Amino acid sequence: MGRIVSFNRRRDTVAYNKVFFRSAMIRTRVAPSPTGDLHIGGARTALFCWAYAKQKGGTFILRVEDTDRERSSDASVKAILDGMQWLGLDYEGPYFQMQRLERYQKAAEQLMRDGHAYHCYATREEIDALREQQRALGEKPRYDGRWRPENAKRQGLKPPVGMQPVIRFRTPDTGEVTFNDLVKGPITVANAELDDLVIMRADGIPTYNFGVVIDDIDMAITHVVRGDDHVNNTPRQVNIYRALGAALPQFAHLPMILGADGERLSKRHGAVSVMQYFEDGFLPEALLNYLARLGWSHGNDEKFSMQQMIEWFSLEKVNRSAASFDPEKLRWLNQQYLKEADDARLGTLMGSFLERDGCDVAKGPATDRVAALLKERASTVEELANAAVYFYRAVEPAAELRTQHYATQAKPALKALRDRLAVEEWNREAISAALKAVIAEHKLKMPKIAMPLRVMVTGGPQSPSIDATLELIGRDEVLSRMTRELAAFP
RNA sequence: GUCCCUAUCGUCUAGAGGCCUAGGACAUCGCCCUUUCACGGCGGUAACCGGGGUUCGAAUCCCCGUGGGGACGCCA
Repeated sequence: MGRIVSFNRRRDTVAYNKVFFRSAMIRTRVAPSPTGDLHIGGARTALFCWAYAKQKGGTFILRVEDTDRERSSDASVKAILDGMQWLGLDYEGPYFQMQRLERYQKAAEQLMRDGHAYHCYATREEIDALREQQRALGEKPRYDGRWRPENAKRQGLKPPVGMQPVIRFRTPDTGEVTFNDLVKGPITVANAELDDLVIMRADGIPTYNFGVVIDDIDMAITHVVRGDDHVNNTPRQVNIYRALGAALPQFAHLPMILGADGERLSKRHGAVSVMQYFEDGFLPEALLNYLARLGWSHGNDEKFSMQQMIEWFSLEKVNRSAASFDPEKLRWLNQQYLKEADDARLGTLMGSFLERDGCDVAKGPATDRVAALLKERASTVEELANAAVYFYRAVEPAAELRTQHYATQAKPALKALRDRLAVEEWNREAISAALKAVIAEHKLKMPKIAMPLRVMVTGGPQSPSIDATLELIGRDEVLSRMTRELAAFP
């Protein structure tokens, strides 16, 4: 897993450029801001970037964009790293923008020298008022360039004493920006639609659109793959690349992930944090597989490994429109992976859920055997654990279940069965044979005895095959539960 | 409001002008299997947003509408 390193610009840029020119190395990155957990959308972006880099033998980088000092937190950094680790997406880094402040300062100074940027002393209140006015007129709110050197001079604006200015990028007044998006095709925006954006705050911390460009240049990112909420930022960024005289990377904008209601995915749609899926008992390979199919496909393939995804992935096959997150389909996929998951692994996972639920797993049957028995009928590890409780703790049947299943005619048969089980060999075959012998003797159909027995020992009407269930619960427990419940018969 | 993007079953999608009587998956419904619940098997319902072009031929290309999403921050 990546360690935390600072990014030495001069040395590393040179190194990267060498590598770049030698082997046309593909370099992708994911750039989350540490203002919360790694969420579903971020994870999907990371997955696509990762798969693309892997396929090309390139490098996938994690860069933490922590320039929002108000909202960034170490806890979020950790949460993002945890999410990446759980998913198994390995990366170079992480790098942190806050460790590269000097570099942004230098780059901003260069833009100022070249006439591509200037100090702006407008107050927030002033700008807010301007925007409000423009909105009222039905115009697109934008900065009016009042502190552009020539405008300030013409209007006799003087820098207020003692005020630290922000630095704004001077967007070209005319012309347009066109870039060829690898998933959406050519996108053109007129510069007249753009305004002079702030690139450096008064305190010397860069804003997003600036930091991202400088870093992508320095880290020699060849493919900027990100959510399509950034499409509108791209022309601004392209202008900055040009002003810096830097080569453009390729851009690829992935469609958004929406909630079931077609609205942008948010907390009220349920789990949006990747780690929540861990907590809820999902397997990382299932989540990854599901995410892969959201906005991308390989023919009709639904279930595939990450190895296959790496082989198959292609930006051209990424869809152009937003997709809704469907928890039901994720559950189905998770079930598919659960069925073939290693029993020991599942047992361990299930065990931690059970322990949390107050069961002493060590005192019950081996968790891998229980998991093996139950895994076909669970969609998540949590469900698996819930279904396994009666192996580790006697569960009392609900009163309605007793009245429904405890028929008087079955009582003698169940007593006979109990006596038999007390002396039988203890394995599934012997238990099954005992069961069959008893129903034959008492002229009963299997369900007549299997159902009450199931309720007696498991506390519920559903379980795997009753012989296998009894075997794992163990003779002593089975006999004592039967004896206790026999007393509840009419 | 302005700009950008987008549009196939309820949902995820296949579809690169004739292979489309539009295929698969989830969900849903029915049947089978069965010792309950699942798993599994078989089958059904269900879609090319609308209107104009282009073409011998359009789900596929173009235009206009409409719907949806995004952006318009000293957030990222």
